Amino acid sequence: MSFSFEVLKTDPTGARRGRLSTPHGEVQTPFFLPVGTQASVKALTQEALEGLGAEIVLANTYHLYLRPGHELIRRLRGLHQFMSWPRAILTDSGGYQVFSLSELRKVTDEGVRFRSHLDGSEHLLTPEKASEIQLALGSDIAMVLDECIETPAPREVAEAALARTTAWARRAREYFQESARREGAPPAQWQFGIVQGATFPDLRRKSARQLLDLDFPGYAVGGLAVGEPHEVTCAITAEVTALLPNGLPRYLMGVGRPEQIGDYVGLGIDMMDCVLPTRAARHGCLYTSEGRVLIKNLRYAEDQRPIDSNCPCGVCRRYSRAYLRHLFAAREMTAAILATHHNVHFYLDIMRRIREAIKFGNLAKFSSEMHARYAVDPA
RNA sequence: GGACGGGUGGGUGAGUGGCUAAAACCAGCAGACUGUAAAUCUGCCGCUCCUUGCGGGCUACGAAGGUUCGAAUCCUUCCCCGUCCA
Repeated sequence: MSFSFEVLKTDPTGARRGRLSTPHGEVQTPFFLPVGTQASVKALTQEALEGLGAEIVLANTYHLYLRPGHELIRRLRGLHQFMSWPRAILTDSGGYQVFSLSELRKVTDEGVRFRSHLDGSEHLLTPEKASEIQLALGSDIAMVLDECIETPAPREVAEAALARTTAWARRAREYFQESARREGAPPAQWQFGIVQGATFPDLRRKSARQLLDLDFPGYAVGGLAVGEPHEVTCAITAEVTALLPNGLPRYLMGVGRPEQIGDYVGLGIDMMDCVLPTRAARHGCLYTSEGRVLIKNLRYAEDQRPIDSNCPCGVCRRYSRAYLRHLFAAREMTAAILATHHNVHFYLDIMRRIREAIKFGNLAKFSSEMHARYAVDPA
């Protein structure tokens, strides 16, 4: 099976219901990628992920390059084999680490010089290197190296980062295509470009146009949801999706909260990833059909109800809030396992419901209901 | 019976005249988390009052007295606990 993307239906809002095919299976869009930075979605086994219905996960170039090393993974026949995950994998490029590890790196036109957060050693991540690593990992979708900056940013800073991101995208694209020519076969990987430009609509448009020239099979919107208000995230996303070809997948990177996801889909986004469900779970924040449950709170100490009475997940079918709260209080690792299981189920279920909503043309209603529920805490 | 050492806030445990409602850690309570340096981080944590302020009052470092302008800190007696000696 090779790569393809097909839009099956477009909703009046602009939301798209589609199908992405990869050599490691089909993925129904819009979809959410659980984040498994180090080739592991924290607290979940691959069996659990399969059971939850995850069709694709995200892993990280920077982290896997540092440890265990992309060459090691190449020798072990690639990331799918290494982590025993037969379904699709998208690898992020390390562009986000330019942002999040700002204390440990220096950005130049050549690339990003990182000091490893593991042992302090110095590493140069260039657009070519990030692409090479991802080819070695053998992910289904590779992201180009981009420069993700903090928001709000002065226009000059955003402009410079955008120029660099475009230049890097060009180099990454060339490296990728050259490598395909060398192999004499189309690479078993898709490479996506990433639109930058901070919160400046014209810069975002400029970025999108420049990347479109490079003929990527899919496009991401990066550098959003890094502190700006949700309305701004939406406005900028809309600005970009308006320019992207209908036939190509659109990926909004790093989002979002449960109640925001429908909004993004309504703007024509097909794929998203976010650490929120997994990280929040480990910290005791559980998402439910009624809103958030901070399970460590005293009020749940004797609550025999499941996390979410409307949730069919394995955790809700079997365990009580009181037990979950106890596990967190006792710092048992089962707390993280059960909480993550539930939250990932919840996110994947949101996506299932969104795909249904698009089918029946009531996504807008779904989204406004989600916002209403998450505006207040559950009883 | 004797000799030392020690008794501090829910716990462990700093503090040996004023900067101490008392370090730090733990426990407890609440909050944050958006392409994961996160099983992390932040705030509160004696009681009370209000004009919520680096605000006022009260109580507090085994007990009771005392010295001092001022005591968790010095003195006296007593009560406990530990170690050792008889």
